[in-house]
Amino acid sequence: MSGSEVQKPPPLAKALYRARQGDSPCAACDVRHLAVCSALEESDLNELEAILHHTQLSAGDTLFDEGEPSTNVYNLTTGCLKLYKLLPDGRRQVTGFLFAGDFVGLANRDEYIYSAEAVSAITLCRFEKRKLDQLMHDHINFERRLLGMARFELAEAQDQILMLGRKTAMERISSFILMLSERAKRRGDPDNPVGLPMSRNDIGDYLGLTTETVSRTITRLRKSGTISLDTDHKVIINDREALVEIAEGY
Amino acid sequence: MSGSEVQKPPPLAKALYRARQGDSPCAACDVRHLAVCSALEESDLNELEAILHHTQLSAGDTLFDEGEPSTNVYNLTTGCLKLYKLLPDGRRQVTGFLFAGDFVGLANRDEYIYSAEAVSAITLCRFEKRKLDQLMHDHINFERRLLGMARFELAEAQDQILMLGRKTAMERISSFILMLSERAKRRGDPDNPVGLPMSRNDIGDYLGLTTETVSRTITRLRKSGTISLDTDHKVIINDREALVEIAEGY
DNA sequence: TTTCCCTGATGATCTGGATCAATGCCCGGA
DNA sequence: TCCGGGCATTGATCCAGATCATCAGGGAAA
Repeated sequence: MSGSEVQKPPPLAKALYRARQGDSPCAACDVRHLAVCSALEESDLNELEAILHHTQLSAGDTLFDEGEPSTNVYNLTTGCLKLYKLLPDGRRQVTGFLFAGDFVGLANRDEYIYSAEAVSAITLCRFEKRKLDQLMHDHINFERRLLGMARFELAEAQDQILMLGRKTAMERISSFILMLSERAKRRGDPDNPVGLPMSRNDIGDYLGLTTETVSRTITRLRKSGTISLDTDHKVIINDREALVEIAEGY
Repeated sequence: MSGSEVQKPPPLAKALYRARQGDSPCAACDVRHLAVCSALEESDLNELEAILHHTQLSAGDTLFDEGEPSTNVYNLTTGCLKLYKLLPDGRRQVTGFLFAGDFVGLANRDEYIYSAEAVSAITLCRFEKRKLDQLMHDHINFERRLLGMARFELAEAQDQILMLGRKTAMERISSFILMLSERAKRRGDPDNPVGLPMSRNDIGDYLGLTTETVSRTITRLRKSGTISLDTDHKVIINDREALVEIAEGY
């Protein structure tokens, strides 16, 4: 792991700039409205800041491995992180891709139940679980927010299960592109040329397919005109209606 | 739906019997220690009882359908219930089997995100979500219990995703039998001749396989001596070690 | 008792996606 | 500038599990 840990001042230039204006780092955070942190009043943010450490990792760095004691939870502030599980013979299942504002660690108990690796360069806020639990105890809204997030993730997991159990390769790829597009929109990023920061191999391990099948299927979508490939890992959705129809299984 | 709704007195003869002894129905409930209800002190159980309705359904009855407004949540007290999602062309994915003590409705928002159908005859406690939310608000422990359950289910969903994405038919069937065994044990039922109340078709739709593959794979496990089939939908695990090795993918 | 229906088991064949293999491209380091 | 390694694409072949088809058992109704 080559990621360095930066204390207090957040690595985001913009946040730093705003912080110098007089606001606290958390109050200036670009993704606070997306994250758990939105559960706290501005006046309570200093409590959060007191227990948080800013961290950054480069693409390919490991944040933690499945089976390690889960002493920390994280909030992703920039970049893309992947979560995955391995079978003894090396088969891999990527269980999720996380983006700015996403929370890491809801599902874990005493040990991490998956490994986490940076897809791109990322920045995160790290919390010691023990301290966050304490803070949560005093702020019931924080706990409620966490329950809301857990319920949301549970609903998303059901969709993922349907996809893996019953959808074809073409339906999976279409669903995947649409999901990335919708999530980008939700966090305020452009939803049409949609970023695909992860490799074909990562996509395959997320969708239960091989890289070859991912590649061939994307080619088919491209040749049919439904999507186009931009440079720099971006997909242009030319016909969203068609993509939705395919994804839903019509 | 042919299930009848019974007010107040629980349909369980045993619970009724105990209730007559002077305890409240909830205090006498066989599965309270497994259910959300364990979050409340005995002294607060009357608040729960005030908003709960006992319900029963026959095998094959529908509890609710995907897309309906989710006005109720439920706690299963006896029997087996399956949750499933459909694709437009009729492909079905069973996302979960629920047993005594399990809670129905954590993942739902305004609408049910899956349909629920009784696998065997079942009994449940029904709560109006609106009223339960109110009660929750006053009993922080209830909310904490729900968060704990959501986190647990999230972890289980990860396993299901790994299974659907990367395991072979043989590994899926083995994992499935072991899961049922472990859950039976957790709720205090015998874990070795393990009950398999659902049809081969339901199992297939849960594991992302066809009935034929389920049937053939179970036959292979039986012929290898790892398991035996008892009458009355029961499986005898002869070699748990072997089954675990297969399930884990060694 | 016979008939019907539903579920599960099993055989024969087919196919979507896996596997194996080769090539091209881009980027970074010498 | 050239070389090497990683990633994506594409082609050829294979196979696990799907699909199609048949049959056996067992319970319910007549």
